[in-house]
Amino acid sequence: MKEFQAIQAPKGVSEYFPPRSQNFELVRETLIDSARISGYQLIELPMFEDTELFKRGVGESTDVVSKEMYTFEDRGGRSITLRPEGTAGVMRSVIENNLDKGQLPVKIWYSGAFFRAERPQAGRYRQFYQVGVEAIGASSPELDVEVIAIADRAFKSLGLKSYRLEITSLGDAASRNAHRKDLITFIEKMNLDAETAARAVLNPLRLFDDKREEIRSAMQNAPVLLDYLSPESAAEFASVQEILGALGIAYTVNPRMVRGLDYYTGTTFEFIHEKLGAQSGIGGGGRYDGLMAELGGADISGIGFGLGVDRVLLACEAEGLFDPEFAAGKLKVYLIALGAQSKSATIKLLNDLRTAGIASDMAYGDRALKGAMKAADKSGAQYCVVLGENEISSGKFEIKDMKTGTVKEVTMSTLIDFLAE
RNA sequence: GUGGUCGUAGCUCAGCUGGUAGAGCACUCGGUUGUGGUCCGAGAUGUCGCGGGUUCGAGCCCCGUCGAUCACCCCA
Repeated sequence: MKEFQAIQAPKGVSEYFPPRSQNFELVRETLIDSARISGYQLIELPMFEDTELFKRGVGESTDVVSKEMYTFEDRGGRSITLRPEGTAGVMRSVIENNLDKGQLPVKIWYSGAFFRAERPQAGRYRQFYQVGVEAIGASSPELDVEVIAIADRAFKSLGLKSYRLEITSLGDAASRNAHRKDLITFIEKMNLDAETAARAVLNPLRLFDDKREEIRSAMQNAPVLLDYLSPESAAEFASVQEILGALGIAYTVNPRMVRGLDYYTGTTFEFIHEKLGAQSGIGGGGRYDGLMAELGGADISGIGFGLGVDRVLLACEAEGLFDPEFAAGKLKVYLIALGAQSKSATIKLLNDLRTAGIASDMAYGDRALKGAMKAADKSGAQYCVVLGENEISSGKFEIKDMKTGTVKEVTMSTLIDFLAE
């Protein structure tokens, strides 16, 4: 007879708990800060949407929509999908709430969980976290670069080094159509296996990304989209590169870059980290000219990106960027009550410290002093105060610096000032 | 979704050709009166992922299943 069956987390979900959650939080906040200081504001959206939104917005031919969505029927018989990416939902909300009727561009950021039913792998989860930005309603190379710079600045301020930025341009519709025609003609002569041929029909650009050497070398001579750009598109792309150069943001042009979502046009980019194995993309994005109109909004352009928080965290770990003390916690002071009589005064002091904004904690239960000191040590607190009857009655404490071991005498009235310094 | 590898204490792992489990770290307590991080001593801890099967007997063999991992597909 079985007493219980332990319940496991669903397949492929990542969880962040202490101490690593501290690093996760740092990564996410750093990514968000970079957007905030560039004038972007929060948009908080539902995690599930009408399935139709993604079919129309992301594109039915994409892998994401055709085989990776968590779709279910709700109690009203509506088809609902857990969001697999962020941009479509943002566009929906912008249109629905008339955000595009005010001053443009609308600049917003978001952060949260996304869902794709793929086979899990390191850095690829079924529930994953992204920080994204969208700048909607203006089309200019400066804005393209601003968005790229937000990501680049965030990575740099985390201390990341082993990553590179790849950019390309998908041009306007006329450029893409001309190229597509020639590319298909080229591919039809390639004598592909059935599976690969089927993939080529869905999106011929995919073949540029194939990992097999024979396909790679065959594709060396395939026509690339950059050679088909209209004069306007080419000029825009040149301008993007010029501004990137002026800002000192290193990049390489990769004419064979492939993006997985149908809505991209014009400038597109990808950040790739070199120490992450197969799932090396830590962020990517691009311009989307037709998306707003496709979803029933005004015919205005936008640009945005999604950064993978899980992957950026892995990248930071691969580069050994985290200070162990940071992960340990951020307590300023740790209190130890000695004896039952001291407890209530200690609790009161702890509460006062917290109210004063000083991160503090105390030893719970009735641990021996030695055990309590150990707990103080492990908490990572900067200081420790032991409160016994003497301290409570005299109002004078010894505050100990846990790093140096030095002790200093303070009084009840000067303690908060001392710690708030 | 396809293929390879793996799944033993909280963590990292050991466990020889099948005979009912061990180490290090961590944890708890102690090393005489109220001060941690080092050192010494003692102690607790395991549905051997789960379910079947083969066997007198399985952590070790077989099947299934769940999960992880690596690669493919694809992507953050």
